[in-house]
Amino acid sequence: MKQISVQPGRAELAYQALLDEICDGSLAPGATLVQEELAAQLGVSRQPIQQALARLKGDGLLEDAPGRGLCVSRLDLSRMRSHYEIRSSLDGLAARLAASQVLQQGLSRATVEQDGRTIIAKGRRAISNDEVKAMIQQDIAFHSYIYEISGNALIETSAQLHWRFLRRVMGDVLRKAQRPPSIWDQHEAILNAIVAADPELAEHLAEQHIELACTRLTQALETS
Amino acid sequence: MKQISVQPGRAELAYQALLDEICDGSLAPGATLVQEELAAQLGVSRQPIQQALARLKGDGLLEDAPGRGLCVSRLDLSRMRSHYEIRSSLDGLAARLAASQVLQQGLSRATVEQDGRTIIAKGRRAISNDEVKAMIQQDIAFHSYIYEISGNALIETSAQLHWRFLRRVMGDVLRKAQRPPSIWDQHEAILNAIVAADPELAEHLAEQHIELACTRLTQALETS
DNA sequence: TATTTGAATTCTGAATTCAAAGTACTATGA
DNA sequence: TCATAGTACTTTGAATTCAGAATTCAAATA
Repeated sequence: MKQISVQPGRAELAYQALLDEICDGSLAPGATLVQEELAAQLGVSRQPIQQALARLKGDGLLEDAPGRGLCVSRLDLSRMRSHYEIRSSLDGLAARLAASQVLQQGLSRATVEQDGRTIIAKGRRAISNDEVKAMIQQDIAFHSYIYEISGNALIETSAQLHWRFLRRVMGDVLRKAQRPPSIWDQHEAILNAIVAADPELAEHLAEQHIELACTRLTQALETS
Repeated sequence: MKQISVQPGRAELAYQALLDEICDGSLAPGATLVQEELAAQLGVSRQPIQQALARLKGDGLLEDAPGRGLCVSRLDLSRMRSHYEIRSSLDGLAARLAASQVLQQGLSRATVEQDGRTIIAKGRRAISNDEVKAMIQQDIAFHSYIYEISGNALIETSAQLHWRFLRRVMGDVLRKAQRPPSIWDQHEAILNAIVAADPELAEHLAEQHIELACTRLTQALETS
């Protein structure tokens, strides 16, 4: 049985393209986006652009700039904190459920440990190699893995929304500020708690991890 | 200075119309939706319909039915549980933050108590009057109020996604099964904890409240 | 010189049209 | 009678066109 090769479609492509540009800073906050311009740049009509823009606006990454089209929303501290508060809950939930899955033999702790350690190794390597892009990528990979093994498919979906926003901030900070030294130690602790099938501990560590990330980023942004 | 009366636009209108029809069961699970039909029914072109459908699909309320258009996704128990797990975290977070707001004098406990009791009174009235629509409405109103006073605007946004799904189930169950006797007692307990500025207790009660609702609905659905 | 009013430009939302892809049905052959 | 291939239809995705709304710039008057 061969897998269907579903091609993304121009609207999805446009969405991804714009999302990337916003996240990596190519489109600075405050920059205005005009449908016709974007259509010309990406070589498509305005229709798929309109759909992509609507999704981005729904995500909170764009806001109306009446008469000028849309503009990339500025990242203010209070909103960032709100995103982190929610991620703290969501990641806590995911870690707790993941540990429960291990506890109930829903999945083998050996494979979890192996998969987890692989991602952690890659993450540590990215830091020592000073590759910003890879750092973010592996950070996402680790947390996505927790979401995946939690057994609750909706956590991934819900968290996506916040990751889209936070990727921007992370990119900004990682480029300038000092590297986060201990996040992979924290990741490892979370993984250990999951492998040890300790839901309460896993939840607590995951929540704490996100809160620490939040305060760290807040400080980095305030000093800049 | 008069407020601008921003008209929703046909796409938004179509979205709301379809959403309502799905939630109140007019569009049964499994029913197929064809763009052209809907356009004719609502008296608009296919363009705004397409956008509304895209959002609905993104919400998980619709899924692809290749060759037949889209169909209303069936509500399975495991997905419902996933929604409730997330809402449990989100509502717990909101209650904790709300209590913290009161604790830090961010908002007056008198007004909170007053507003809360008003909603609770309306909710109890809806139950004694046996008005299903009002029951759901007041339930949403109570939780939305907690989201609002939590100080985190994103909780409302995130929770919307799950409410959209759960409204369907709640409507189904409330129409048939016995009325939930104690949910407004639970709501009152949550409100009391918030007014008493006890974050931990508020969080715990809110989480417990959602979990109870989940098990209750699960039982109601399994027996039917 | 400042303020107000008008027009022109520009952008978006919506409608219509076009093309491509997938499905179902039918007919034919084994 | 069943399977397979071909054709026609249905449905969506994308492009183009049209109309409405808001802003900005300029000119005229106080």
